[in-house]
Amino acid sequence: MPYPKDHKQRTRQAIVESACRLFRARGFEATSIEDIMVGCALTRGAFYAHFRSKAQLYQESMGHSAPQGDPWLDQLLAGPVGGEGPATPWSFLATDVASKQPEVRRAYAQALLHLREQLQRQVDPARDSDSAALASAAMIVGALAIGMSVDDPALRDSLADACRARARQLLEAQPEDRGGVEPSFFWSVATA
Amino acid sequence: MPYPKDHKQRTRQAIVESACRLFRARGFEATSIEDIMVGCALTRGAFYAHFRSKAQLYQESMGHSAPQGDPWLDQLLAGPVGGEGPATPWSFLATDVASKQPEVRRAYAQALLHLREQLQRQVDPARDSDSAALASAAMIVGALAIGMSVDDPALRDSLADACRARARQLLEAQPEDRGGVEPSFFWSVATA
DNA sequence: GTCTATATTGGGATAGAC
DNA sequence: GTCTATCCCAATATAGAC
Repeated sequence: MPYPKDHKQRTRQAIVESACRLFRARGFEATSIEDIMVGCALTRGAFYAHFRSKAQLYQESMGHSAPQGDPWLDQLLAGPVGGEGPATPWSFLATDVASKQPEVRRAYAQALLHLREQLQRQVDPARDSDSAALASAAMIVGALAIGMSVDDPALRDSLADACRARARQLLEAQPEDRGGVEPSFFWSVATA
Repeated sequence: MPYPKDHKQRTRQAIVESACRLFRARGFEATSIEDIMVGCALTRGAFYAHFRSKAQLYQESMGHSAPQGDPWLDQLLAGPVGGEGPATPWSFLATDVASKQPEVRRAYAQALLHLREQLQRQVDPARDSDSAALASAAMIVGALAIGMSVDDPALRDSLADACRARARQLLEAQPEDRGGVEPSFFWSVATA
């Protein structure tokens, strides 16, 4: 028995990580199984020992990159948009919300509902938290999508900075106490 | 000569309109030439009498749907997001910013730069107009993208309403004169 | 200019050796 | 479990009749 016990689990994990990288960078359609397997030094044939289909891998990759713990907001738009920051389900390309394959479309749609809920929890419930959550979700997804198409690094940084600031405004600033509000701890960490 | 003089121009136009409809609804990859031609009651074969490739048609469709005249902002997010409103280049799916085909990617990226410039012109230049323009561009693109994945019509309307209001806020409200500001004429028309 | 029929490519998925 | 080789289908693009 030439393989250690956990070998299959490790290669499976390697496939998922390679897939996350490529799905974020290119989206579902533009990423081939060949690409994914080359990305972890294997061949096409080996893929189906681990997954039934590319769509199944996509769902799993979304789940895998779900942020853990409370300060998940730190990760959103941290680092330059479209850059090498940690993967979150929403940084998977907006490309895939309209995929032909229902499994893919549903996986993305579900992640969006989840994002909305989490954002909603950050807003003062006394106010119009739903509106703020929806608008900031749209801004976050849009920023990640646009960021991919921008070649100029300076412009990408401007975009990230602008959206970070404005999303923060939407989520926490009240119409009344606007101005000198301390940035919430959600945004204060690791925004370099 | 069984065809009138302008026959070719008219069918070409019909192809572009069918393509606009489908590119908006499904994106570039998920739309086949077959689909496009069926949409204007023709067959695959006829396509290449008008266009060299699907990518070329995409570029042309983007240009075709560029809003004309000054009150272009009326059209943005007018009607329910993801609905049947008039086509603008940015309502083409964010899908396509990461297309494998460089022509497609560039066409979308260029439209985005254009959107940014137009938004920038709407903001008071004395303030941080660049930040507001970038953030609202991201929100608009994100809203259009998310809207596609939402099945619930009520939620789609909420999304559209929220983003309309917040984008308007970003574009015109000053930190000082916030509150009772009259909606600008850009947004006052045809927002039903 | 538009049709039907076909060549060709890319990529998802399978078969069988090792 | 992973490999190579192959099947298969969808979709772009072309050829030639009308």
